[in-house]
Amino acid sequence: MTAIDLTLATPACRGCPIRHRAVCATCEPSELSRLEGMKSYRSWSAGQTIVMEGAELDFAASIVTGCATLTRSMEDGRVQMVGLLMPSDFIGRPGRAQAPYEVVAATDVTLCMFDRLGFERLLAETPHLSTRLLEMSLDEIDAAREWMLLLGRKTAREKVATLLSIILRRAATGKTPLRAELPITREAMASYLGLTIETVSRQMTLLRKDGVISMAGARTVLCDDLAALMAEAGDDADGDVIS
Amino acid sequence: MTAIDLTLATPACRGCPIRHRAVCATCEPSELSRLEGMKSYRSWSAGQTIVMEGAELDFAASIVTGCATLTRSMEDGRVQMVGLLMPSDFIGRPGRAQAPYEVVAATDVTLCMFDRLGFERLLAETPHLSTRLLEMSLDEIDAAREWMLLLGRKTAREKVATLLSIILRRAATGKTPLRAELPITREAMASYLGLTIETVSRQMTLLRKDGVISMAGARTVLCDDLAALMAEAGDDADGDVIS
DNA sequence: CGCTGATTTGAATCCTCTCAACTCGCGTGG
DNA sequence: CCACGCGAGTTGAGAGGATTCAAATCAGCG
Repeated sequence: MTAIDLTLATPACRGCPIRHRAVCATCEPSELSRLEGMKSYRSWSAGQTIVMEGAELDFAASIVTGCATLTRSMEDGRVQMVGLLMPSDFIGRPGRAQAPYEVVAATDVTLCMFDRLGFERLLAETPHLSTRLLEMSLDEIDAAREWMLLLGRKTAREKVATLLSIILRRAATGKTPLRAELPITREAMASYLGLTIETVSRQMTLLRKDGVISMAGARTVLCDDLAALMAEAGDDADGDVIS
Repeated sequence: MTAIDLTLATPACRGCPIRHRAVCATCEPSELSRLEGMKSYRSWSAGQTIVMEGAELDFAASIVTGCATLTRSMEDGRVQMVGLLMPSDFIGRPGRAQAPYEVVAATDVTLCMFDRLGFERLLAETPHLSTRLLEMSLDEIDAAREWMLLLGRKTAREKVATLLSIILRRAATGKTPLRAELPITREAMASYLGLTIETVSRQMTLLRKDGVISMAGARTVLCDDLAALMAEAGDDADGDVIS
């Protein structure tokens, strides 16, 4: 939680951990070298605000490492998470200078950043880039709609089970029991799920007592039977969109 | 509610009511003439299913007239609306053949349809088209996130007030009192808001008794004071995204 | 060791849902 | 003409799930 901004030496795209998943995934060497000239790395530590709600947004960026949250809030302080950004996810809205959401680093985060106008120009001239961004945006829409089903219709228990199954599947290594470090606090989980912290905590306790999951400390989840967890989540085991 | 499919004579793009708002908005005459050769109109009457959840989706389309709903459902029958499509909105997901949602005509609907593969080919060759689709997709993401805030954090009263204000603003003619015919049933309203029919009905009664709105029959809403309605909706009066 | 923030647990309240009955508008047919 | 059925919408009573407020416990760290 120390409030230190780091401007790192910016490494080459070759060897970048998100090279084949981010917005630049389908770029050719010549296109990549143009990006190379524009980009700069910057890091935030967990808890820091990257962009304030309503503030001017003069860059576009990809998440290289770490995890950030997108939230919208109401005047009286109620907050809803509307995006959970993981490595390779894109931040920014070509054609708009204002950020409609707050972006906060959930863990330590490193972004690969581009000047907004420069990026927009490049986007207009590089079909590989705009096609990829369209593809990512369509995935984002699917994910948002899945999320809407969760927020609108699932019970607290199903919500918590859904989030845990998402995190466990993303961290899956093939070994059982599945094991994952929760990248977010209970508060962020509650914000994701449209619940209160207390309800999240209670449901995790119940899932544990019912033998669906187990925990090693407050931040590490274990699960022997992902199918059972997904049944608790109210999803059919295969009907999930990978995003 | 009569179950009649109509295949209409397909009019020219020139003079199309959604010519300047749909995915084709920025196409030039030459591009338009290619679209012209591919398109065909088709109509559904209110209540009919246009695409079943999980079914093959072999077309892309724009809504020309009417209103359609996108819904996702759970195995036990719970249903959440995840999209409310109005004229100029786009249906289809380039690059994917399966429909993850059910599409139903809320009112009588006419679509301007394209063969999916032909449309994808055209999309790849026509930057005007893909840029416009990207723009529309980004708007869609913003709308979905606004909707997530509603589903996750708003009270029943705020939810209903929000939906009514959206409908009234869309139908606005400048004259007061604002007046709009509700294009959807109470059931669809409930599905949109993540509530039950009964709760929607009760909240509308309360808003009426509190003088925020009035009604002419069950399907026509009137409102003298949009600012008051939007205050009930929990939004700041100007912080809304136009989509 | 003791502080601070994060998490868990408890008790009471409140909001929304469930189940049920009732009203309304409308077209059908005796 | 009116009874009838039907679907949409409204209203009521009671139950239940999530929240609120409060206190206790835990974990990490100087």
